[in-house]
Amino acid sequence: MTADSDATATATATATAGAKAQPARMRADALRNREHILRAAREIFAAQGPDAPLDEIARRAGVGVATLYRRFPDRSDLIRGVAVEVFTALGEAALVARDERAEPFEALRTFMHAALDLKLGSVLPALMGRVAMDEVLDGVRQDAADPIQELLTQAQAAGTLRPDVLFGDIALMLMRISRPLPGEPLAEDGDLAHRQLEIYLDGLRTPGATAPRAELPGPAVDIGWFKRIRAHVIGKAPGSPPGPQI
Amino acid sequence: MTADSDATATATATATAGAKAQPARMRADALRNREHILRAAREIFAAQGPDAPLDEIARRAGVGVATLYRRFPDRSDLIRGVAVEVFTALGEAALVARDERAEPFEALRTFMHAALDLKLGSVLPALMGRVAMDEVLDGVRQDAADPIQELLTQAQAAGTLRPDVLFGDIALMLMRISRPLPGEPLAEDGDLAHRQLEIYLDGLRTPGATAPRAELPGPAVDIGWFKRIRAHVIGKAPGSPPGPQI
DNA sequence: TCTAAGTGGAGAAAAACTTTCCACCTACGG
DNA sequence: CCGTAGGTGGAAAGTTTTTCTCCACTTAGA
Repeated sequence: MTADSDATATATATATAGAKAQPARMRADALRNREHILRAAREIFAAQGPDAPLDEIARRAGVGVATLYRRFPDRSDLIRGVAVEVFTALGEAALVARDERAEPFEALRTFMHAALDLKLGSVLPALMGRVAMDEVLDGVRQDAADPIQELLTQAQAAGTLRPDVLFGDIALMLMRISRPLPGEPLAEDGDLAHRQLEIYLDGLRTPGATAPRAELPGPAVDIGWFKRIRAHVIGKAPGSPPGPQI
Repeated sequence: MTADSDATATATATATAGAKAQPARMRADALRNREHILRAAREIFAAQGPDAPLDEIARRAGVGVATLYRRFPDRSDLIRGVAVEVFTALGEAALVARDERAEPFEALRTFMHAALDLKLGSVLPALMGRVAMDEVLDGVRQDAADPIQELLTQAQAAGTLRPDVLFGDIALMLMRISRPLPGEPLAEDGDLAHRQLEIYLDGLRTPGATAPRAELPGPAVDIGWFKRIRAHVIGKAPGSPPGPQI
């Protein structure tokens, strides 16, 4: 949120993210609407994926479609806006958690619950394939990923987090778990996610002497994997996937 | 699969699930196509939700649209078909796991991995809101839920599964974790899900003496909750939700 | 070999979504 | 408190997606 509104409010003619430089200053109500749109877009994208009707986003934001189109001429402008907001908030949550909790594992727990509350994680995978990464977006992503990785490293150094847990085990699980269940929106959904996160967190703990555990199976998705996404995405148009489907 | 094809192959004029009683016997190739359609529908529904284009389902099944429409005149016929298949396979997986593993927690683990492989869980929540439960559907659901609950009960009796874990902690997590991540289909997705399931399973274990754990927070979603879904759904048309959205 | 059952794909009809336009508001500097 | 540049919602035209039917052709199975 913060970084995003800053970027707009102070926008001079810097030829950066928004592609269209806003004429110096926005009216207060317009700015407010912009926030509403971004929040709505985040929620709808999370639930329905990046092709969700813009119409619906406008409605949920409580504005007319025209307003949405004026602020974000393209769908990809909107997606980019959401992505920036999401990365920023994630990184901030990680920093806050670090400063707030002395024990590193507790910091990780705090962060993960916060990320869940923000319903942030689930938007990302849907969005990543749809926006070309550039310096700006890549920067905010880095700003998010680094403090999260730091959380992991510290907790592992303290011996409270399983040593074979990787960045992807945190990030991708957050994406899964913070995504609303499909179909009828479920009232219990949010709370249940927190409960299940608690169980997952217990699984992330360094095993005690009592219960011997097997090595974790499966692909090693570390922070480098996320960085590689960039290359993966850049060459690819918003169109349909190339290979055989699933 | 099994129960479903049985139901169709032997279909006399029993005025049951399919609503249209098939004329006694289907040609072998037609039956094969029907299976293909159901499998395709399951995958597409899982990935895209219950409003996915039927067109695409037909294409993935390798049949013409006409074939799909002949076999399942309505979208809801298709959904119901998938739901029956899914419930049946889930229940079977639970029974197999129970018979195959002596230690109850291992049986639970085996079951959960199997459910993941079948990519089953993720279809259900999407589908549940779209089909009116009747005796038939309710029956197969029961046939699935009961053996799963039994798995839990036994593992808890053996002391290896946390005593405060409920049906919903298993079922809803399976739904979350088996749902493909949105956006570009990810090659690692399946394996990663298994890896994360392993972590979750560790969290499900009865805690050792070393690491004291807090009570699980959040809503208690037990098997009764699932049974209540029926009432919840029945009064509701396939149309749009009534209340304020999310 | 015969035929009833089954099939695919073209394309009309319907639905969903995007995008523009314009008459009407309203924040905010003077 | 007033004028106005900046902002707004919603209707409707335009475009794309999706549904669903029809029919000439193929094939399982007796």
